[in-house]
Amino acid sequence: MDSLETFRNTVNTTTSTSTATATSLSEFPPVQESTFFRSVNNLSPIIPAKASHLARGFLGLNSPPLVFTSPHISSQCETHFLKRPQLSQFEISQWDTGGNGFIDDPDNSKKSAFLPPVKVITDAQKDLLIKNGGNMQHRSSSPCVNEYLVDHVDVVKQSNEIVESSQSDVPCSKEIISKFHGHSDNYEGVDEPYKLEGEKTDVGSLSKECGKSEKQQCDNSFVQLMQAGLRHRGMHRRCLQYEVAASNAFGNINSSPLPVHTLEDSKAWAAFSELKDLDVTSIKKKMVQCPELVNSLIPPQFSGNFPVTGSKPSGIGLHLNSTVDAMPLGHAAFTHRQDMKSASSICHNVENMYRCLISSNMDGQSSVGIEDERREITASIVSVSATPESASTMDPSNLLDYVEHTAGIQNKRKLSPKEAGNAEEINQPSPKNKKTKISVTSDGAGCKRCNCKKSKCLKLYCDCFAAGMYCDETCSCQDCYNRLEYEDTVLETKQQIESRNPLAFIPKIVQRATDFPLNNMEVDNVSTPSSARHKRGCNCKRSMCLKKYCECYQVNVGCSSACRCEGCKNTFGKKEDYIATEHALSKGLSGRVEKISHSTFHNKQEMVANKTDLLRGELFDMHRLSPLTPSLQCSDQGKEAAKSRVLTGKYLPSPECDATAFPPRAKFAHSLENPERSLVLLETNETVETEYCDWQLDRDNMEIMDQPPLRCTSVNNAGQFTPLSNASSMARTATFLSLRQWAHLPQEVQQFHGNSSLLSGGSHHWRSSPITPTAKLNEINNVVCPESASRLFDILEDETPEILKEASIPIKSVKSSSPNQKRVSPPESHARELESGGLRNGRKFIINAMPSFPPLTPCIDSKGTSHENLDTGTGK
DNA sequence: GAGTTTGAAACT
DNA sequence: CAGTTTCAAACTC
Repeated sequence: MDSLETFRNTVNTTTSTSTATATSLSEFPPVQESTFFRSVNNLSPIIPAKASHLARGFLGLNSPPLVFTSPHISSQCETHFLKRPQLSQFEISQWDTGGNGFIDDPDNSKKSAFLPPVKVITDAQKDLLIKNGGNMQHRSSSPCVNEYLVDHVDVVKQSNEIVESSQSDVPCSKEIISKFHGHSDNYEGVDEPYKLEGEKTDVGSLSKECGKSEKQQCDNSFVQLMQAGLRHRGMHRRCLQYEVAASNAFGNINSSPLPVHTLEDSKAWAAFSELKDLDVTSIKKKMVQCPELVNSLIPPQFSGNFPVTGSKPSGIGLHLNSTVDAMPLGHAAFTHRQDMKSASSICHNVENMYRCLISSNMDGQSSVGIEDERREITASIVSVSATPESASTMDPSNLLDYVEHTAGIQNKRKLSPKEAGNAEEINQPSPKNKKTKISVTSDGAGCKRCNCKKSKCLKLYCDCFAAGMYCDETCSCQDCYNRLEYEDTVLETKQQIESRNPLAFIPKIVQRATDFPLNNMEVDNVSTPSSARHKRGCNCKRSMCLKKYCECYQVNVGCSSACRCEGCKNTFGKKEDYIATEHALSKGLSGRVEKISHSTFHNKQEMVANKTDLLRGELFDMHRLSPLTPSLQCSDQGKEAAKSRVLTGKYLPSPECDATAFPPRAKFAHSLENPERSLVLLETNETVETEYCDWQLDRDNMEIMDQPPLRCTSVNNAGQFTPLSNASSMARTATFLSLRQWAHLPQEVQQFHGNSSLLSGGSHHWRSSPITPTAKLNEINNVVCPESASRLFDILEDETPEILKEASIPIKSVKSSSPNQKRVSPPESHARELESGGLRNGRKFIINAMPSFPPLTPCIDSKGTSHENLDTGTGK
C-alpha cells in the first residue's frame, strides 16, 4: 500500500494547483464531501479550450450562443458544451457523484471498485489539452472541460478505489490496476504533463507482484471485466459529455439533463457483487456462462437493441444553406443540412462510442490517432448516413457494428501519438481528401460543404459561413478562416457583414401565411412546404427558376412576390401564382374574420374548427422562419386543434421531427401546472415547442387577453437565468433575444406591448422556435429576431427603418397571436397605425377582432388551470 | 476534371 | 441605388 500512498500523494501533488474549482465546488455542499472529492476538487481543471474541432457554430465570446444554430452544433459535444456553460462546478459534482452513483458514501468506494478503470482521457483529448496548454483555465466552465476533469479524476479515483476496496478480494486487483495504469502508459510520450506521475511507477511495481500464471488469469478476467465495465463507464462517460447522445441517439429513457447513474451503478454493483467474491477463474467462468451478468454491468442504453430515435438536432431556422437537395420524406432527416448535422451528431455519438471501444481495447496498443479516426469515422458515417438508410433510421447496433468494424480498420493503421497529435494538420482539408469529402457530401443527399477558394470562407459566398457554421474537415475550402481557431476573425467578420446587413445571417427561407395548403398528404411528398418562400427572393434571369442556380428552386420553394426573377417557371410555385394567391387571400380574409367574430358558436368543435382554420395561416406566418418542429408535428396529445394546425399545412421536414425524441406530454402538462417548473422545462426545445402550441391556442381561446403577458414574464424571468444551460442554447437563444430586444425597444413600443396581452403570444412565438437563429445576439442594438424580423418584413414591406422594424417585432407578435388581427388590420395599415401611434391598445383591438373562445384542446385541462397558470406566470 | 454558366454577394 | 466585379455552386461536356 505504500505505492498507493505514493500514488495518492502524487495525485494530490499533481492536482493541488487548482483551488478555484474546489472553492466553487464547495458551494455545492452535501454531494462532495468525501475524501476523494476533496482530492478531486483539488485537481487542476483540465480544459480543452477548443475541444472538438468538429464544426460548430459561431459561439462568439461575448455573444449568446448562436446567431443561428448550426448543424455542426448538433455535435453532441457541442450541444453539451452549449448547454450548461455555467454549471461546471455543479456538473463536476454531479458527474462525480452521479457518475459513480455513490454520493458521499464511504462504502460506495467499494462499489466503485468494480468499475474498471477506463482510459478516460483519449489521445485526442490529451492532444487538445496539450495544445491548449496554458490557457486551459479560463474555460473551466465548459462541460467538456468538466469531462476531462472528471475523467482525469476518474483515473485517479478509480485507481484509488480499486486499490482500496478490492484489497485481496479479487486476486488480480493489483494486476487490474497495473493493467489499467499500463494502459495509461500508452499515452506515454504523448503528454507527460497529463500523466499522473506515480501511476506508472506504482503500477509498475504492482505489476511485478503478480505471478505470471496469475497474470494470465488476470488478463483474461480483466479483459472481460474491463470490457463490461468499460462500456458501462467508458461509454457512459462519453455520453456524459454527450448527454444528448444518450438521450437522442439511443433513446435514453432519462431525459434529465444531468446523468443519473445510481440505478445503473446499483445494478452493476449487484452484478459485480456476484463476482467480487470469486476468484479470477470463477469470475471468468461466470462471466462466460452468464453473459447477462456482464450485460448487467452495461448500461441498458448500450446493451441489446437500442431504441432508436435518431438524433434530435438542435435544428435551425431554415437557412438557404441549411437546405440541400430534397429527399423523399422518408429520408427527410437528411434532407437539410442540419439534418446532415444530425448525422454528424450521430457520428459524433458513434465516435464517442468508438472512442470507448478504442479505450476498451486493452491490448495496450490503442494509441490510435483518435482525431484522425474521428475524422474518418465521421466521414464514413456521414457517407453511410447519406445513403437511403440514413443514420437516423439506422439501428444503433448497426452503428455500433459499423463503428467496431471501422475501429477494426482503424486499428490496422495505428498512428503514433505524434501523428495523433497532429490533429490540426490532419484537420486541414487536403486535396487528397477533397474528392472523398465531395463524394460523401455532394450527392445531393449528403451534407453541403463549402469549397471556397478565395473568400477564405469569411464571406457569404461560403455556405458554411453563411449558415453560421464553422467549416470542418469535410469542407474542401482553401485558406479557410472559418474555423474555431479563428473564432475572433470569424465573429469580427460576421459582425462586419451584419453591420451592412443585419439580416445577412437569418434564414432565407420563411413561411408564408398566404399559402397554407390544406392537404395533409402533401407533407409526405415535399421536403419544403409550399408555403415556404425565399425571404429575399431570387433574381434569376436565365434559369427560369428551374435550376439550382435559383435559390428558391434550390430549396424546393416557390417563388414569391419578393422574387425579381424573369420568366419564372419554378415548379414549386411560380411567382405570378403566388402573387395571385396572395391577392386573393388578402381580399377574402377580412370578410371571413368579420363573419367569425360575429358568429355565435354553440358547437365547440365548430368553434375550434373555425378558429383553427383562421389560426392556420397565422401559424404559418409565425413559423415562417422556423420549420415546425416535431413537437408539434408529433404531438400526439389528441389536441385536435393543434393537430389540425400542424398537420394541415405542409411543414418543413424538420430534422427534429422525431416523435420519440420528445418527452411525454405529461412533462409539458406538469409545466403548465407548475409555472416555475415551466421555466426549467423551457430549456428543452420540445417543451418550448409544445408550450407554444398549446398555450397559443389556450391563450387565444380563453380571453386571457387581459392578463399581463405571461410570456413577457417568462421571458423576463428567463433573463434572470444565466446563459447557463446553454440553456437550451436554442430555445434560450430566442428567449434572451426577445428579452434583449424588448429591453431595447423604444419605450413607445414597450408600452404598446405592455398593454397588449398578445405580447405573450409573441414571446411564445419567440420561444416557440428553439431553432430560431439570431441575427446578432451579442449586439443588442442590432439584435434581430429572425422570425420576428421575417414577419416584420412581411408587415412592413421592408420599407420601415431598421430601428422601427426592430421595435415592431413584438407587434408582429401581436399579429401572430391573433390571426384575426392580421385579417382585420392588414400589415400595411397596421404598420401605419403603429407608426402614427394610433394603435396603442392592442388588447382592445384584439378583442374586437376575435371573440373569446373556451379552451380548444385537451392539453389545456381546463380554462381554470390554464388561467391559473397564467395568473401565476404573470404574477411573477 | 476542366470549363462554362449562373446568380448571389461584394464592391464601387 | 445601380452597375460592376468577385465568387462559388451548378451545370455541361
